[in-house]
Amino acid sequence: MMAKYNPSKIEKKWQKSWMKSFNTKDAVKGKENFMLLTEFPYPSGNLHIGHWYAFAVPDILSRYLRMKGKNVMYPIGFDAFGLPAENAAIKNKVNPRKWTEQNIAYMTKQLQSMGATFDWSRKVSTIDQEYYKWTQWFFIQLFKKGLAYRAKTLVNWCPKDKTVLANEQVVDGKCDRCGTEVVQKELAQWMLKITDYADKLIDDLEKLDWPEVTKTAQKNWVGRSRGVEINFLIPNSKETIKVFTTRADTLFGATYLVLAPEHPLVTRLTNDDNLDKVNRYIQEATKKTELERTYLEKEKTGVFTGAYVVNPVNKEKIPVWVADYVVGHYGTGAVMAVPAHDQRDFEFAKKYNLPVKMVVCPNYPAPTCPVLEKAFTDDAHLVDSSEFTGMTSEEGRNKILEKLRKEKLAESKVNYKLHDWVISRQRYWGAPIPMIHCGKCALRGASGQGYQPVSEKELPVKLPDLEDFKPSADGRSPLSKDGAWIRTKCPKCGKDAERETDTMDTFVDSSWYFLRYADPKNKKSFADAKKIKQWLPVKTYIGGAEHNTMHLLYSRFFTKALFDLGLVDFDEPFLTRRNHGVILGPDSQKMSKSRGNVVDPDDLVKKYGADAIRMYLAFMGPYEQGGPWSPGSINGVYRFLNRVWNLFEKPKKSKEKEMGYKLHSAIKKTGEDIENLNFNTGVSELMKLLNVMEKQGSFRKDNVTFLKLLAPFAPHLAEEIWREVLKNKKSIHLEKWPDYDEKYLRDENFDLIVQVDGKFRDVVSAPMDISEEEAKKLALVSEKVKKQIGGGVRKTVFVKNRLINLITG
RNA sequence: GCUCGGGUGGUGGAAUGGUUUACACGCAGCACUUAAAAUGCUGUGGGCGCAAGCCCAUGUGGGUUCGAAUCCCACCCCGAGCACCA
Repeated sequence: MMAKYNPSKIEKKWQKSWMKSFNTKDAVKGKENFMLLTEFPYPSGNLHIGHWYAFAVPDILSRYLRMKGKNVMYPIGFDAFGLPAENAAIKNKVNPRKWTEQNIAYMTKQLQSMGATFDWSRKVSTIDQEYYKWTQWFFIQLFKKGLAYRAKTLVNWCPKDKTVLANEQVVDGKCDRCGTEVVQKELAQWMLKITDYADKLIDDLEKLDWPEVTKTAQKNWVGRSRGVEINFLIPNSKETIKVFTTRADTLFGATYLVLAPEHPLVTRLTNDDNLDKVNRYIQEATKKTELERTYLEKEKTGVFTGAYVVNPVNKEKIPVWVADYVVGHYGTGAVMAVPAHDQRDFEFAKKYNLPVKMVVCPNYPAPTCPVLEKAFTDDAHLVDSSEFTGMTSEEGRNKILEKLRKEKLAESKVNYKLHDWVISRQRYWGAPIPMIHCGKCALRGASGQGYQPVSEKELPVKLPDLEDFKPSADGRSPLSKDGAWIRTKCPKCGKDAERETDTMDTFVDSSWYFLRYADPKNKKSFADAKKIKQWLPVKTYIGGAEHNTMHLLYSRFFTKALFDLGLVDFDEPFLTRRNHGVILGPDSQKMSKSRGNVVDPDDLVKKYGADAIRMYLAFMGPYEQGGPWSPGSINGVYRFLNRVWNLFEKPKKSKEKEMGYKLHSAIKKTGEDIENLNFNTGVSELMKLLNVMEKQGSFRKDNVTFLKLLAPFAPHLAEEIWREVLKNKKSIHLEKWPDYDEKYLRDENFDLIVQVDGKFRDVVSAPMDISEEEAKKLALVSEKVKKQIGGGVRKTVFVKNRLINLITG
């Protein structure tokens, strides 16, 4: 036994001895299974302090749950395909597989230095053939069900990464990986039909214990909007222009109609006099990037087509304009413009001198409506609306729809902002999309535009080793360079055919990895049905808020699709979700090499040991908040651990009674704090307890209880003392979490707060459960209180075992 | 613009109707030391005061209450998400 706390000596030893201790059995009699999931890391090369926050802090919960008798699985894996690894590989001029595998090996070592209870026997890596085989298999199942399809659409293209991005990966018009401005490109791409699940993705949020921010983010992202689709009539034609509106009550106020520049009817409607002008406008508008059109452009522009359409409700003729403030890909790409009741239409009408007609009035039934300086967008009563005049907006919407529906001129309609998920990537480092294109079958009009899924027996479609795996600017995947790999036979007709050369978005890989943890080595299926039942859905999932509208949405979609395919028997993957914050540099800025504010966990391990880092990260503030790394504050935790060491090294026997109340309330509070992820107050509870034990001395029995409370936070130190000082044979991490005894939770005395006229004046010790009368007597003994009471006490307010308030006035 | 968080000492934070500032960091003083580090002890929101003590303070202004950091209303500021989505 060393006389001094020396973490670097003890930590390695126990990490070694724990090596296989946390490999989880699928079932343990009498124990409930509990999968505690954290987001598996990208093998970027080096662990940073944020990884410790993401993995070592939840490990406190993992260890605690085990002590509470649960069969806990705390799995780990690597999300190893994708751009970051590939770009790094290009930069370092090595093969991505070699690069990634080296990183995994190194990061595995680093992860082991946390002293976390990972089950390494279940390690999953998305680049393993036995893993991506099932990613491909899932794709084929989705394809068969009509949930994966190929289509030519306008997609987001990153010129720097030279690949397509999903909408979720475009932030403020820029690529979320490299920050390059994204351009629109028309390409044929594989998509997943996430829009089929739009309603469920919103409605099922209700049954989840998730942070409100995440739920709202997902609701906004899906963007459900209920309204009406109305047909405006084109004179002398059977065709109509459909518009979508949520405000059918303002239909009488429509004074013009606007088409998006992309709208298919634009050129046909435009009359010859205006054709040049309109064509020029369209050219200008479509040249702009999405960013310019939506974000920077505030001033609205547009041109008149010369055409008119008829408002179906009052047969009024209104002009048709083209303007790029209407977006082509939402609703019908056409809107009825009601300047009086929509701010955008109002601005446009003012600029081009179009009429503003007020049909919803806040003054109803007064005869005059206010003169508008901006659009009036609230609900009120309808005016100037024929038989609908006088109705509330709500009523008006219903009645107008009812009338037009009878004439087949309108129907109710729900629109979503959500788009289908584009999963094709024109990059090398991903799972190949397991499809084969056959020219012969295509000619015969076979399914999927001539694409056939690879026979399931032939999975995985292996990613070939390529000398030159760099992306090309023309939008063709690097895989297209490997002629031998591409050439294959059509699984349907047996003739020569070609493989799909795009790879899958890595978010497909990570949409199902948690399922694989249940049965990571299965060769016959993605996981055995029984094992899935034993472990899933995931009980608690802890990760970063940046995945709110990406990974978390995709995984929910995937799970719902698998549920409908009968592959799993639950339709939500994660029952409880908690977000963690971000650790910033000491300068409160995001950590980055260029800023030079990166905190290296390996250095910290050398200096303070893993226990101090874990505990400081837990202590620094609310877990969902994160915050700047404070290089000085970790000293406080390190000192605390030294004092724990000394508690056993140089015990100070208690001369007083044993620590009933203080100890038992700490057992209760610490446990509750861990369960609620309030790690910071959990740590402070232990600090308070140690302060008391040092001050008054303590019995060995109480010290041992304290050590068990500390074990999840500082596992190495607790183990060292438990085994080497207290000479126990088995690990402290197999011990039961101490029970608290209700009878100790009530102290004999409590601090009675005495207020006079609501102001705190004194605090006196009083026996538990005393009556109001007794409390008043006690209160009046205090000199401080007496001084404040001039003319006597008129009435008292008494809160049992807490306070008495004497009111004089 | 809309939606969701948040604003408490020199700092990180605690307290979600009842002692504001727990627990820590930092700082100051003292002890130990030739000295320093480490450690231990004491003090530490602001103002006035020799002191006892009194007054003030949880972004700002109002309200509810015996009592408000906490609940309600308005406003200011910071962060996050969505955004010409009709």
